[in-house]
Amino acid sequence: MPSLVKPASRDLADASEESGSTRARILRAAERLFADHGFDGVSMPMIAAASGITAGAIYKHFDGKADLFFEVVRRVVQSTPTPSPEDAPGAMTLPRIVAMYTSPEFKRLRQLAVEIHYASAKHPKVRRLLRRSLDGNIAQIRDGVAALQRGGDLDSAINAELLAPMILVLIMGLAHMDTIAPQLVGDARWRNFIEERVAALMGVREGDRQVEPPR
Amino acid sequence: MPSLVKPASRDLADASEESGSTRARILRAAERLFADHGFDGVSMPMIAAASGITAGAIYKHFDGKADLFFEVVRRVVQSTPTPSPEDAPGAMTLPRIVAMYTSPEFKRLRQLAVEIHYASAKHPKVRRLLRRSLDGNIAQIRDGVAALQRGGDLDSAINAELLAPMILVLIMGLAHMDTIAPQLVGDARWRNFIEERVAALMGVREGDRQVEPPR
Amino acid sequence: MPSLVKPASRDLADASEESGSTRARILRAAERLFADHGFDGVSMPMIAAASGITAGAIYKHFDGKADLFFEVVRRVVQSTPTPSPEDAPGAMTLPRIVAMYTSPEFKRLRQLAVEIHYASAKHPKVRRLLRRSLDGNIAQIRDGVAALQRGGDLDSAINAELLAPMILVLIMGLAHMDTIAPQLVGDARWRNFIEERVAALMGVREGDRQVEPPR
Amino acid sequence: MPSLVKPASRDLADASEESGSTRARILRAAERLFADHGFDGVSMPMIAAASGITAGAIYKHFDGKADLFFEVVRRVVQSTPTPSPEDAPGAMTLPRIVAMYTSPEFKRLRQLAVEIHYASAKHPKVRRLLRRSLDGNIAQIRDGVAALQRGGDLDSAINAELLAPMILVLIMGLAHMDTIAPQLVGDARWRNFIEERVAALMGVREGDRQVEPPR
DNA sequence: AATGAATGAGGTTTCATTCAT
DNA sequence: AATGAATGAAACCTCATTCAT
Repeated sequence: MPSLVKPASRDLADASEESGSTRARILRAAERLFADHGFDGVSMPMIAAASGITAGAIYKHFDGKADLFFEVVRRVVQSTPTPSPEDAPGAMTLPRIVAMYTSPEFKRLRQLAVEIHYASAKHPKVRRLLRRSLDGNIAQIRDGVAALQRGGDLDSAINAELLAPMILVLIMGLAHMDTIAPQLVGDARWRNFIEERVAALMGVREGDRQVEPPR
Repeated sequence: MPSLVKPASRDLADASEESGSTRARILRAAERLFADHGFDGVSMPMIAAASGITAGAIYKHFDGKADLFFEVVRRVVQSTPTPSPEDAPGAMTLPRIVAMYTSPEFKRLRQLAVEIHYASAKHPKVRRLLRRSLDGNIAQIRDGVAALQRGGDLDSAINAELLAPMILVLIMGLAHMDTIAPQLVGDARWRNFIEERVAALMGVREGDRQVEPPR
Repeated sequence: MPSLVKPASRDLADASEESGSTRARILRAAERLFADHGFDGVSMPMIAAASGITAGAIYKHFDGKADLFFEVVRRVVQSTPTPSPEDAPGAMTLPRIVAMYTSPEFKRLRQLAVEIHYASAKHPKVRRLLRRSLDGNIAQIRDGVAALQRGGDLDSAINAELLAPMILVLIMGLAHMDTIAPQLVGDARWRNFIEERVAALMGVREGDRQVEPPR
Repeated sequence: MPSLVKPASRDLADASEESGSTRARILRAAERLFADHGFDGVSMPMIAAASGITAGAIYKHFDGKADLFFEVVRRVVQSTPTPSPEDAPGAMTLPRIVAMYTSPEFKRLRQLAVEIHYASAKHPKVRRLLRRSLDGNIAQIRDGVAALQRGGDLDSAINAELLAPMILVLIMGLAHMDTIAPQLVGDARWRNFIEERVAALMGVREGDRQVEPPR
């Protein structure tokens, strides 16, 4: 699951598939293809062609298709920097992060999130990795929420232990946004609405729910 | 999209795969297999074996694998009775429906929901069907919410036009519950929490958020 | 080989596939389909559909696909009335018959001729039937030519024993006319040319080569 | 259509199927099998077995069965050296070429000619290729005949435009020789007869029809 | 590090044929 | 006489993977 809490800030601009080490080119091509077509929709020859090499050569770098997919997943998951607590985490930080998932730039991330959840049903390795990542995200959200509750920024009556998975559930739901409501992708009103409603969900007090103005 | 708003009440208990017409047996086996392994994870011989026939025989009943999947999807979608407005729709009806998706009995439904969304990325026919179903669900939720707002049961300040897709997003997120937080499936506290928080999301006034007591 | 020497005069007009006994309907549909698509290009379900019945029913009337094809062939071959000698067989009779094969109405016959030759390479039963038919045609032509030679209508220096198969070879070549020179099908000049040149081939004396005027 | 005018002089003796590149072995096996059993009578596994590889491997060299067939056809067609006009083309050149088609060595060619005509009815690609080849052959014969007519070697009263397709028709008829009169394959009298009669057909003046003595 | 040929398994699908009804 | 369900074999083709070069 890529970057469920805070998306990677990797620079995607450099990702021209013709540059870099062969291994990097393979990973880049595979990430794009897996996101677009899914694990079963991609063949080794497809990845090879997109990487400018032949299928056999991939096996010099990865142990097989599953291993390559796993590596793509691992990188996407790990490239999620944990939102550091020093970031002056106000009550609106998490709502804002959730709302970011509605933006057009996160399409790739949304696709991969679905893809990884899907694959986790079939590949134990992926499942274990995803499990670890999810547990980390949940713990992190739970602790953050608890701290804000102690500080009086959030309604203490809300069970932080259950709120955390609910936030992840919502984020995962947003990963299906392109299917459920494609016309809302990138819509500023929608983004603000999500931000504001997540705030309500979390128990941010009415007056503090100031939302970023639309660009 | 199976029963995103209100799940089908089909009796799943009779589904012994050895009884009924061949066509019904195929559909039953296919529904289970597609839910468990996904479209690409299931082969015609697998379905045939589970139906007690040979692969070729399936083609007497369906035009191909895609057609069979489509039919499975169509049946699941259509078996979703739209929650009739006469059901005395109080402000807590929708939160309760959403919360139902956390129950163990809905595992099949959660799986198929993910599967259909996934397939819709690849099969235009499935996409169109899903689109229609989603649009119907959105309109229905939106109208229900608007009615309740007019009746003073919901906070009128919340944009019903945007709330509707958000509810669907949340339901779709719950379809991934078995992955995100498997230990919460069937947990009464979790179910009540979802119900209560969805109510908050929708703007149900504080005092009305009486949640069903856990069984 | 259908009607190599003189085409059948069967009335093709009544051949609406909806009328007649089932057996007749099957044969009619099969004859058309085999001519159009070849033995391997036709399936039992195709023939059944064109006959208004189901595939299984064909087996009540024929022992199998090969048997049905064989029967189609047999009928076409046998429906070739041997050009009776009493038909006042002048020197130009045979050239005229050969030239008939260029007409549009004989397309079906040309197709089936090719089809049968083709099938005879694979099905011994067809081969034997064709063999018998060909030997009959050759003998008949040979005898007719010899008679005309004795009567002084044809050049006696030409070996009738070899001329006969050559005529059949030419007719078989004309069966490929639609491929070799489709624009000449039905062309009166071409038809007359064939008639005139076959006459030359057979040794009809110059002055007797009066050709029918084009319609 | 292979070598309708003048057959290829490729050395067929080297065609042991165990030697040469894989691609060449496949082509050799396919040429033989297609000639013997026809397009539909040959399966990829058959060709693979005859080539000493597995069916899947063929797809590394050809895009599919149709493509392989097409390539076989293309090679046979192109290996037909057009009879160069510098060959001192006397009036008897064409009759001699036609007569060559009666020889036992041309069995493969006769088979493939039939096979290609047959396949052209079903495969547009083959049809186009054949069309081009036939048009070339017709033009070439027509021009050769016209030249000889101008030189006084052939009867100018005969329509060269129609004679050319008739020659091709005759050659195509000879492709069926093995069926029509198998006992004549390789028969010197038959060969001379064909040569002499084609000469008559073309209008070679009586005295010039000197036929090669039988070997 | 990479190629390209090859394998072997597996996929979907079609088909001739059989048989109970 | 006909149906319709079913079989079992075979078809074409794709794929992940291996390996000699």
